[in-house]
Amino acid sequence: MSEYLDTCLRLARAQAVLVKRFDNQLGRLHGLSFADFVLLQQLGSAPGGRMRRVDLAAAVGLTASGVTRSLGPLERIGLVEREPDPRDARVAYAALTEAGRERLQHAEKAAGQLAASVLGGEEWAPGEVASLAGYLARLGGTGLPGPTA
Amino acid sequence: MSEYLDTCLRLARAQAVLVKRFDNQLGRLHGLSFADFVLLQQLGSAPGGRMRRVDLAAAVGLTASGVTRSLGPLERIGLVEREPDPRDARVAYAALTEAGRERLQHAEKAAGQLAASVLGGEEWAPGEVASLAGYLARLGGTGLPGPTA
DNA sequence: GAAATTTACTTGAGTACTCAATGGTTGTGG
DNA sequence: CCACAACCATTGAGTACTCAAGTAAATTTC
Repeated sequence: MSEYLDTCLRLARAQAVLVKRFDNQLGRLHGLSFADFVLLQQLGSAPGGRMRRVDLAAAVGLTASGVTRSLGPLERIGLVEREPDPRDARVAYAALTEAGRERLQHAEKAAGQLAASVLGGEEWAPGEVASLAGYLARLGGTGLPGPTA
Repeated sequence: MSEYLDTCLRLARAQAVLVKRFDNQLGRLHGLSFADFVLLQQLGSAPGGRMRRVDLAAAVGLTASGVTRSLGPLERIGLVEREPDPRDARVAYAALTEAGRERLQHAEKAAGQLAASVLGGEEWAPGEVASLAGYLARLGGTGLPGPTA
């Protein structure tokens, strides 16, 4: 039982360490937080670079309120824009702008490199990262947007 | 490269899912957040149930400011108390009170059960949880306080 | 066709931190 | 012995959310 709790604590702590590294790197190079990056990436993978805010919330694990709070700054700096639904006034879309697309591209490169530096070292035997990904999936960890693993 | 980033995203997401479950369970049963629990547990494992606040910060991965912010409410509800250092006025100790010890005991039981329900199911083959713990340690995930794994 | 219900989103208030600045204390070096 | 450096902790302000309440719109039910 103690092993399970230990593992949960490790997960929480490993995440904090990892997200801080992403925040630092993405913040310094691209003015984005990790959370910003996740949102932009989700939009970048959506058809036409756009999706309903309610769907975006579900996709990234935030509440609708959280999506409103998170998209506000991104809209202000022009990386995302809000589009109405032509038929349903309740619905709004979040759409990546051209500037957002470009920023995302650069951020993805930086994030990919950081991820590679974290998980691509010699201390990881072949298959271990895939195993880790599988375990995390089991715990509710969705990964890159797109066809599910 | 994409596999590495995918795994990082999974880690972030899995943690959010996990911590939310702990927050809900511990919050409902014991009026504690997961972060509260982590602090109390760290103190519970320290000699005499007490440690310097600067050391507590390091142990749980918070800044000194974060420890101040987090211990405030716990001090107010009497689970933790602040003690001065007899010789060094710069230093303050955080110490578990008797009420804190009791609350921690109950919370540990609940947390252990939740951890077991998350990681103790049939979908985890023998050794997989230990592997996961090892991978998380590699990523900076410290676990239960006490002798390092 | 209108009332009730559901859906989508925002907003006020709150939580859980970090950052930077600040102040007090102790230790070190000349 | 004093100036400077380092250590410890707090606080104001900020970030990144959630929760609950509220509003508007669409759908469902009778």
